Amino acid sequence: MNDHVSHMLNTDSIEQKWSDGEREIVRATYRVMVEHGYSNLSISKIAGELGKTKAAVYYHYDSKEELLVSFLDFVVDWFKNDIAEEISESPETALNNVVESLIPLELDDETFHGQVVLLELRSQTRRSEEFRERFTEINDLLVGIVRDIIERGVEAGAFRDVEAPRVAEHIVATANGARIDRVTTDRPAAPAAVRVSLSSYIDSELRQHD
Amino acid sequence: MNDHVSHMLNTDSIEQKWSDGEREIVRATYRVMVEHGYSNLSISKIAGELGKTKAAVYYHYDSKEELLVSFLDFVVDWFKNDIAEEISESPETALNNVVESLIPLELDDETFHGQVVLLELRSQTRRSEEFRERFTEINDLLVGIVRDIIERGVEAGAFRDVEAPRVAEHIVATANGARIDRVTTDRPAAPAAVRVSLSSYIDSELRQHD
DNA sequence: GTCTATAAGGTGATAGAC
DNA sequence: GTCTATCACCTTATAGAC
Repeated sequence: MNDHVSHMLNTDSIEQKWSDGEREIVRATYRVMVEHGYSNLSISKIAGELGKTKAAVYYHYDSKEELLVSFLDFVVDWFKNDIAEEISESPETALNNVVESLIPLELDDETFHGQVVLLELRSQTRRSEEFRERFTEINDLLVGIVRDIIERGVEAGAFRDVEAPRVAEHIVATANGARIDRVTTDRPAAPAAVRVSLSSYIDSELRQHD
Repeated sequence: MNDHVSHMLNTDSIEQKWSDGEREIVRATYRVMVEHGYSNLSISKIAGELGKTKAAVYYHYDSKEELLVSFLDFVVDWFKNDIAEEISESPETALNNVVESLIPLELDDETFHGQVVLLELRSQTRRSEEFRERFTEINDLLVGIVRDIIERGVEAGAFRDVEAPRVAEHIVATANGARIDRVTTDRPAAPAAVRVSLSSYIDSELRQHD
């Protein structure tokens, strides 16, 4: 979660902008989650992180649930901006960049804890339809980016004429599996192994060999 | 979570067997989790499910944490029995069976909720080293099974001479990613797409073509 | 082994003053 | 917008009787 919540992809970025108060609360929420985990998140802790009281939080949000959905909206937006950076390159390097950023070789502590928090939230999908919608959107976005890169490569003649949607689902599923493995187990060699195997899969499946 | 906790793989199965009381509590814990989710699990609910009181639970376990770790030990044992069934077949069909059981085409409600519960627990890895150890063991087991199948196939000449550990990591990561996608999003077509792509990957990467 | 009763504390949320 | 004060509720966990 970084700081460039500056420009949006869509034009509807102006209407649904959040108020300063909401933005501060969501940022504080994220910091509390990184430190204590989602399951130990409370309105009191958020208020403490803000330097205000619980009632101040409840002025902006009617319930904890509403706050959490708002938090997920921030995540989706951040996601849109973050992965949009990759797609300007050529298909080959774009796909490479995506794989590298989805399965990084190392993770600093804060990113690590951020990933765990997102997994905790993802596991709360039974809580509400709104939760489910947000994570559906995130996965759709990710698969869409990869699919577009592949289709672009096929059109340009750089990739073989594969079924882009299927291969995209495969790549994203593999990356997600590797990412979750990393943050929930002590298997330090696993992510790199997956990345190597995934790269070689991409190479043999997509690259034009004469 | 089914009923055949009958025979164990290892010989140390006799010593660390659980008492009847513990077994009943863990089973009740599982039922409560399937119904209410891990994050709404409480000792009161477990006791209610048992038809006893909280104090009866605390007679068997000193803390909720200890109960949860014990629950995970049951999961690991169940896992050992469950996946051990696949490995008796020939390498080709064994690998096929593993993929099919890791990415099933349909899930009944209870299995679905059980998967979500396991994901919730997995996301609690920051809670303790003991949690982390259990999920490390589960992933190691899974990768080990797949690796063994591949190595067996390579020795028998059925598979090409690939790096079994790497390919095994790839397959398991993909399957895990697909499984988590399924239970946390509304993307009904995704699991089948991953399964098809994964199968074709296995076919082109492993199968001996002359 | 299981019970009742209780302690001590955190939780989400609200009312009303400023 | 933010505060204090409070509510009703649920939680983990223990003491002591049976």
